[in-house]
Amino acid sequence: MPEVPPPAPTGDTLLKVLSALGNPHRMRIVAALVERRNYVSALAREIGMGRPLLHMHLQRLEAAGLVVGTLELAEDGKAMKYFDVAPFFYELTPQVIARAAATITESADRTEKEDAK
Amino acid sequence: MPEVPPPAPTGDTLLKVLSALGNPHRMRIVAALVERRNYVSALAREIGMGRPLLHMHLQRLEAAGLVVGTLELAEDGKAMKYFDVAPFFYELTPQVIARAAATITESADRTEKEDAK
DNA sequence: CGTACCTGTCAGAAAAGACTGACAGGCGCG
DNA sequence: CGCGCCTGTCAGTCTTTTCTGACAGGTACG
Repeated sequence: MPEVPPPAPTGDTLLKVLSALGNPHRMRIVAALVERRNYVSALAREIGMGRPLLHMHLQRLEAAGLVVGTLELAEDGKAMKYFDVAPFFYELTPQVIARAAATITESADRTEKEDAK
Repeated sequence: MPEVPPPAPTGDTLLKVLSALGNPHRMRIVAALVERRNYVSALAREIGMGRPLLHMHLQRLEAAGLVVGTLELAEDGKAMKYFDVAPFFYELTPQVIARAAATITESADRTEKEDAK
């Protein structure tokens, strides 16, 4: 199969990824999931964190496309949400940043103020 | 000369880099400096940002080793601080994150509260 | 000597993010 | 049917960032 060209992520995407990974807890979460996939409650116990909090972090990671959550039914009928790490790959160089910065269409920038005049 | 082995940044370092880059303004700052080196005041005007604020962002970027500031004396004797982007390169994969997470010795974790008891 | 440009820092307000406890529901087992 | 374990969410707090205005210092020019 042919080579994959160097990825050029959008500013939006890259921003999400970087801010998601730029956090000790989230880094540990990813690390824990690399070892083995797990469901929310168990993972919370493993890394000593409240469920609501972990839920928020996982949500952030998933929004960045770094992990994937799947709701699976166990044999006994219990619904558990398993999380796996997504096979991501990003290169961080000044040029990549420059290109990404040019494509920041973000709404995070201006939270809808008025710039009339 | 020999090949450079895949870099394995410490959790501490990677954390700084990611949180530094995970910000729209800082991304644009890097992008602007890729185009051409510049000094603080001019850069502030260029991207429309207050000097104190820009100063803070540059400080953060420099702390992460992404840009380098040099205080230079202009011909007319004025002191101006020029900033250049540092030639950085980071690979972001689940494995890299996992390895980095293991080396988080951070003080960012607990901001030195009291856990005496 | 007042003006213009450069540098930096500090206190305090505003916004964003992280965190907690309580509550909702669902299913199976003794 | 109460208990245990699973899922999720919401309101409220607390901490961290982000941002602004004002200040202080320096050199050069008219």
